[in-house]
Amino acid sequence: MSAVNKGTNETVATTTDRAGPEIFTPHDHAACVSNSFAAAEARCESGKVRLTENRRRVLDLLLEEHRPMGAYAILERLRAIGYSAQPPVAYRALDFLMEKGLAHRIESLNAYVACSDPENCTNPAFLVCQVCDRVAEAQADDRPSAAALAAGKIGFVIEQEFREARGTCPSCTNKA
Amino acid sequence: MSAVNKGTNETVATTTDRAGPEIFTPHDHAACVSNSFAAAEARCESGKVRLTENRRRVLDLLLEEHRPMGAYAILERLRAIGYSAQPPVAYRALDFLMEKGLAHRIESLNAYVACSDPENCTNPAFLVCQVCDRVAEAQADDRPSAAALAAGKIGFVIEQEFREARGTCPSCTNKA
DNA sequence: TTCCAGAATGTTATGTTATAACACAACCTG
DNA sequence: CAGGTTGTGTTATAACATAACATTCTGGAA
Repeated sequence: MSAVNKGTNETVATTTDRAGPEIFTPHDHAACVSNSFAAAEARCESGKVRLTENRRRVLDLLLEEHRPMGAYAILERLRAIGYSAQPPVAYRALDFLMEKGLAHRIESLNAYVACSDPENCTNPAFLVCQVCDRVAEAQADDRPSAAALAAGKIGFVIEQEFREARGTCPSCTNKA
Repeated sequence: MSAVNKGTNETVATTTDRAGPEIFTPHDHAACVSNSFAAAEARCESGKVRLTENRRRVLDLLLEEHRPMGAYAILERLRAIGYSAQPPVAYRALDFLMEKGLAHRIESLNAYVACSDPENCTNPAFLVCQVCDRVAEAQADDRPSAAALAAGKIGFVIEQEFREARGTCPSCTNKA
């Protein structure tokens, strides 16, 4: 599915262009959902962990829209559909989903989104529309980031990178 | 502008490389402080705004070390030096300093650092050492970021970018 | 089948970060 | 010195997150 062209060291468009940017326009959202659950099932196969009701429900909520949700918004929704839910319930599910690469935390919003492409997601950058509130996920390209370059120069060892951009999505720009 | 290195035989930074990476190694910290206050004064010249006691004190606290401080840590310190201080006091000062480009918010930590190079700071990436807790600021290079590229392709207009990397600084790596 | 260990949940309490709202004071400018 | 803008003081509360511990569930070994 993701495709590095093996003959050269060029990246083929499919990798970087997939699900991410499409989020701001009509797209096959059912596919997002089923992809995500398929990935979830697959990642629990390993045996020791389970895709429980709670986790399933939280993933489901996150997948409803490509919008970040706060943990407390999730809790509200869980209660609305008839579950008693205290904060740890949401945070545990979110931790699980993030660990399995099925959800991401948007640091600049203290909120969480479903990963829009679990198969190909490694180190995404997020485009956060401040009008409609949706978040697209751009998969990293091959070049080192500015941070990585700077880090390399001084011997700083990077473990994790956060990349988030705030702005206006094409759909909202057109409406304005 | 750039510090002259007195006595030690460390490499002296060029203007463009300035404060950022040096933060993890001994550097002319007094220069950091005076630069910052100079910039602060300059940016208040415009007249409508003032570098008040509160703002000065908070900037001063942030400048003590190149470590992020939480708003409540700042408040504690303010109280310790004899001021009564409620949360809004810290947040107002921080908002002011950030607006003037004298401080930054580290999103992934919900904490704040003094800008280490107000003169040359435009769109920095932060290197956060998770051992010693210090933060270096790398000024953006000329190339568009992965986010900017993805944004360009789909017509997403970026207003602000957040770039943070978590890892281990050279100084802490050497100690390990 | 019983028992166990690890995985997951339930629940209470509390810690941490951030802002709303409004009264008041200080400062400039005409 | 009147009036607007800028900044402060203060109370209260909202929003986000985790500690701690008892309990239950699940799957495998005895």
